[in-house]
Amino acid sequence: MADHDGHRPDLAAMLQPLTRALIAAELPVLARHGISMWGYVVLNALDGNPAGTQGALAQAIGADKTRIIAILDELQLMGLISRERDPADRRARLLSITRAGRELRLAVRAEIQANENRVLTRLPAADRQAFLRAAAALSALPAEEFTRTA
Amino acid sequence: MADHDGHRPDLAAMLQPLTRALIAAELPVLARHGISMWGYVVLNALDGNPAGTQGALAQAIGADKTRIIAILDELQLMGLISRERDPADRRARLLSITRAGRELRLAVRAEIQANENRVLTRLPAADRQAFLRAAAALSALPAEEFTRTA
DNA sequence: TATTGTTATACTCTATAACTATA
DNA sequence: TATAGTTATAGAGTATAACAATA
Repeated sequence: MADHDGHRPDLAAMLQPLTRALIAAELPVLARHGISMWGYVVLNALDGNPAGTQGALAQAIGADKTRIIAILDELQLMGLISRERDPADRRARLLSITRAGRELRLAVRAEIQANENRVLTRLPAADRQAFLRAAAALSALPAEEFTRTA
Repeated sequence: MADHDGHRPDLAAMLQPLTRALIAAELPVLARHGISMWGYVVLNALDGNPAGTQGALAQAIGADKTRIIAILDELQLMGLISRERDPADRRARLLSITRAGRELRLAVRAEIQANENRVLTRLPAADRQAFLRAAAALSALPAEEFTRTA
């Protein structure tokens, strides 16, 4: 959407409030299921990628290794993940999602995406598909791609 | 981009790292021009909307009124905004962008959007246009639209 | 000596509450 | 008494540094 002078708002300036609003919409869903946002992020990262270490998980979700510890404590206590010492390296702890964790993840995702899809109906169908494609493509780019010229 | 089970990642989960990367790419540009990110946000809000009060500005950019004070102090000291007492209500202070402020804003915006456009070339041209259209349309929605069913 | 995970500490950002000057 | 702006305080979230166990 062009400015009066033919320019557009910065992409970041458009996406930041949008992302904030989407996250705000997730919070009631997550609260209803008794899980935190970071807990949900961890379940998403572990589903399909079991038996990684805590360090690998932290890196995968872009979090500090110290930040995920309390989250893992909680998920383990709720029976949503397993966290076993690696017999081959007794310093490490291998993480995987449990059946209950997977079920919770899928239930939460269904609700979140139902709401997202409702919002997306505000877009023409063609733009909706292109938007999702573009978001996936851009979010898959490595961080260096964004700071090439800076 | 569909999952192995036919599902997609949450929209918020895709947009958050993308937005973070775009903001990270802005920081060196802003630093080179000696301005903070919030300072740039304020200049963007004031350009074309002069003579508003601080409260109105805070609301417009979704910030607390206490949060913008230090930013306005800095912008005023740099000569990028003017901040005059309202003769009709001497409690209020009327804000407007100066010529220098407008020039700085445009210079920063040109650099930021040049980088954004470079990143966007990773998308097919049709998707690129649709993505910008969709981002503008969704970011223009009122916050209530996102939490209808929650 | 290096590494995994943990705990303790400090820092940044933001929100809340209390204050002033005008109305 | 209510409001615009300011200042001071407190809270949440995150990062940094120090530590224990194992390699």
